[in-house]
Amino acid sequence: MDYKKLADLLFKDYDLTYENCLKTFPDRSLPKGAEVVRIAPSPTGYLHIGSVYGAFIDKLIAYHSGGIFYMRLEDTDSKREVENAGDIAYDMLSTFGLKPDEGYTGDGKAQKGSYGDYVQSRRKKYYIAFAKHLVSIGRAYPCFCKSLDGIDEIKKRRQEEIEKTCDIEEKDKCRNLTFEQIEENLKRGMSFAIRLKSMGDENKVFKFYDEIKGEREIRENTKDIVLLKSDFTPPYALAHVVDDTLMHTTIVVRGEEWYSSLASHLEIFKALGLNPPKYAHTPVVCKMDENGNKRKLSKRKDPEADARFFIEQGYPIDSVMEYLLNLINSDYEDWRKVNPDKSYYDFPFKVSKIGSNNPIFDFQKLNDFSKQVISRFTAEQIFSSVKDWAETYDKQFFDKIKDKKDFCVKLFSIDRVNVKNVRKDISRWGEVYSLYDYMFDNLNLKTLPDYEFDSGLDKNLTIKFLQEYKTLYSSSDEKDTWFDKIRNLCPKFNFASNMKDYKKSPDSFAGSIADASSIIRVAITTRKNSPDLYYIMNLLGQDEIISRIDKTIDLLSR
RNA sequence: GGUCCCGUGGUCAAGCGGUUAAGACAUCGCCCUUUCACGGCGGUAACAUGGGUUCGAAUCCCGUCGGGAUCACCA
Repeated sequence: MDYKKLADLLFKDYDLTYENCLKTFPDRSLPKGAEVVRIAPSPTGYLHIGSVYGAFIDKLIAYHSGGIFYMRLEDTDSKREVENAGDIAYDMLSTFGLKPDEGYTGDGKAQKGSYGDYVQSRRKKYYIAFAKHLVSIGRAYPCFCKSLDGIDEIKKRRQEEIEKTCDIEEKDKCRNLTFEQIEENLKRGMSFAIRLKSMGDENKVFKFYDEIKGEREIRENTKDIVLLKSDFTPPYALAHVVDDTLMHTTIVVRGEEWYSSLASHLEIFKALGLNPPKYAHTPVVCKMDENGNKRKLSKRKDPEADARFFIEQGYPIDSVMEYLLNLINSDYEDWRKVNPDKSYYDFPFKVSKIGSNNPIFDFQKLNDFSKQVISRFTAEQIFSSVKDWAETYDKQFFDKIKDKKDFCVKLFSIDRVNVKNVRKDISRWGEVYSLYDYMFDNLNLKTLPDYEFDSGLDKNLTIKFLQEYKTLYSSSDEKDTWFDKIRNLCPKFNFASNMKDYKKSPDSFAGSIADASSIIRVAITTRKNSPDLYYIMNLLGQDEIISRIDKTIDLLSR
């Protein structure tokens, strides 16, 4: 068959040639070793935390090699497209500190760089030119079959084929159509897709090097995959080959779910006589489900799959990034310990150090990273971060703190400023209120039905202790005086006034100075856990302290 | 079902033929201490399984089991 003639017949309205495409986008003149990487999200609603993970790897590669990190919007599936999703993705990337150097820049039309357009729906001519070239060299052909309609139909058919115990092969009927048959179909106005004419042998393998997985053997591709849908937009495979060729991507970082279609991508490159980029197939971030099984983070079931979740929860960006970086290169935390003040971009990251196990997202570990990140914040930084967060995610809390900067800074300085070891109690801004509510509410908590005073001690003893202590407390006392008053009160209630005595013979005491402190703490803060009590009481002021003690006595006396 | 990927403590993980099998989170205990916390010290806890190869296997090979991915005119 005269393939050249076939190509012209099929694409008579399209003049752009494959050769011209290549000429239009010459090599980037970059220093040796500089990598060109890309993040290519599809605009389907929100940015997956896995994309942040992948984009971070991209950014790290570009940063360490002095290369370029660009963003391309993969919007060829108009059915799934969600409005503004591209902008959302760009904004999210930016808030995570992963702003691309080149490409899509957010507000629809705007782009940066000379290898565009960076939106696939506007690159149709290139895909067609490549497909046409493939037809003209006999490596692609038109397919007139009707496509399956929707995911349900596909699943149904797959189930049928599985039951028949046979592999689903796209040995296409249209592969051997004659020129005349094709011409006839065209005359009848039939629409067609373009398929790759695969030349692979399913019994043959070839060697392949993956930057993460290392050296592998891959089975040759035998699938006549679709290169151009009947509306002449490309599915992922062709779009990937065309765009990453024309934009001169040097290393493709993508999730492991792509690994099984790799052979078909490589066959397209080969058919075109092109060198493929390097590939790094990353593990997929998973979670433990109810049955104790690992599974990919899913958009439907798992709120944490959405990158916005972490912002809503009030995790500092750095906390998320450091946690992710530790997943990427697990020796990160050791490095961080030795380099507490450096930027994580200084960490000697290596693609080859990425493990190939799918990690389970561990919130405890994230929280630990986050506590450490926040422990490096100043009191002012904590205040402004909490305020900014609350303004959009917790309006009520925002109203409580917005005009109380001095108060808050003092509060966040307790156990944080001028101390040897910084208190690490906050892991995200969203929990600040629940940790410190007693500082912002005028303690009507004790009148709430579900509030129960619990110092772990006898009620009457507690009441008597508080009655006595109330008469002694003065907010003008120095810390030593304040403490001595509590200590001096101890013998009267048979509390040990130091822990050593108490430990020697706990049975001979009703409690210890620790219990005495605990009574006061719970009365003031309603909980057994708070920063340095002296400063807390001081901040609250004489009247509030007396009032809270009164309320507690009242409550306990009922 | 076919193909591919992956199995080291509860979780993340070092390990690359000879290790007392690191470290971190979590957990437990002790110390410090006016509580909680922070910090320090220590403990519990792992090579999925069965066969090989080898003087020697977590490490190499094969089988089994378990988990995951993929098999669209979706990305």
